Amino acid sequence: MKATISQVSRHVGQAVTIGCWLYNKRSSGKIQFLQLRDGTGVIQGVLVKNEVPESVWEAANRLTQESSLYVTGTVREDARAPGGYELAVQDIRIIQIAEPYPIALKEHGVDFLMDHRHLWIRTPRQNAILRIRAEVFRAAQEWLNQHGFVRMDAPILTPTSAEGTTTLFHTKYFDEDAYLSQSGQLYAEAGAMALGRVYTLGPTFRAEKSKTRRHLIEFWMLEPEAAFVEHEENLEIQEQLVSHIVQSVLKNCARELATLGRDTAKLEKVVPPFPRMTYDEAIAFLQKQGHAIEWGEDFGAPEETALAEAHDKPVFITHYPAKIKAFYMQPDPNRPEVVLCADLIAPEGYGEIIGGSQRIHDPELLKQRFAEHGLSMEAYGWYLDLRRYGTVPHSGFGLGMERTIAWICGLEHVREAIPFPRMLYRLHP
RNA sequence: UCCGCAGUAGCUCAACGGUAGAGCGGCCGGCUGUUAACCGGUAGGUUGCAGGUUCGAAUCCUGCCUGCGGAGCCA
Repeated sequence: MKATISQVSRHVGQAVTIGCWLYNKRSSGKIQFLQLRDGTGVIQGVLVKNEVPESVWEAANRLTQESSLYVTGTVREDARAPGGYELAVQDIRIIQIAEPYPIALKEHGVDFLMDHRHLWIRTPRQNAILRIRAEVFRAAQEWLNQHGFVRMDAPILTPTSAEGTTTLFHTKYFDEDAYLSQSGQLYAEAGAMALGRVYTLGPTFRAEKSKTRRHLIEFWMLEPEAAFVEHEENLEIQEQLVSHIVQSVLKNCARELATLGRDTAKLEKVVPPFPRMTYDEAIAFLQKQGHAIEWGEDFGAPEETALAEAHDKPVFITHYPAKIKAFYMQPDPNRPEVVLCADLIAPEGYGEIIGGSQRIHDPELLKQRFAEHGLSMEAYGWYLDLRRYGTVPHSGFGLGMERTIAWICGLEHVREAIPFPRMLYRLHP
């Protein structure tokens, strides 16, 4: 009977066959312990020399780290085995004897591991992170689907920049210039006018020479956008979505979080409502702490961390000065020098995981912003059309998936939160 | 782009002006309950590259390359 290691507890006393790789082997003269992994988990296979045919014993002897095989054995509970269950091996069918494996069962440097990322992901820790990543994507879409959001993805090849601030990856589109998308937001706004509530989910590209633990060149962003949603409701959507993601991981990935040694008490606190601070309050708070920051300046990493450390949940910073935010953000009607926006800063120093805002829906004001920012009508005319034909108040936000995953997993660097990270000076593998 | 740190065996590191070493991994052998098992043996090096100082350079100096940590920018 075929089985996976994760389901082995259902087969106690039965003989099962598992397709697997040898993760590690410990042997004495007459007993061998095979640590076997199949992607779903690890189980220990046990062979006693005088209890198995000579050919099976010899086959086990030949196995090297990461050799592939089908193993057949009887499942039994044993407290001495890692995982609590072990396999009394009866038969081994070798698929391949692996060449000497580069990743040893000991510490390695980051550079070496990144060069071998295609093999590194086989280790339990990376396996746990990738499973949590999948759960984050699943849970986010689950919540959005349950709340009327329709997935509507944006193009990756685009003719222009969404915000005009960050450096874009340039490429050719036959005879035209094209750029890799740095945001799906403008397209999501078009979608919201068509479908009411939409979200885009896909890779985005920033050709920034950023070299910190929070940056990737290629990263995944989830960008919900909703018609008839104004600033306050936008924040409620965000805190519910983020809470649902965190609680889903706690519920469905307990084993993976344990593998990572994550302090789950900190994650359990992540439920609505999240604290809110205005930009004004944040500046006052930081100045009181001795940070050299003036009204009108954006926060740097030390300021973000200080704001995060003052709270044990993600915190919204709202109402930034218009001049340090994107052109499409709706001014506060009571205070036009600030905009109806919010950044969500994750706890524990993981930085900004969401940037969002209510969008300008008045065509005349948007035209004025185009002029102020030097945006051409050729490139952005279609975006203005959204305001010419039945404009409505609407809001949206972008959630950085890798930063969210890094925070939930407690990683030191976002590079482990994506299967094959693209970073400054690293394109391979 | 700027600031700081580092490149020595497949990997992790030591040697810091005087013969280049250890552990792990590999290979050979031993061990009946191992938990990154353990024990013995063995192979494995143009010390990132180029120049300079010196009787002598892995070690000191200069330049370059590569990586790491941080900043700015951002999610």
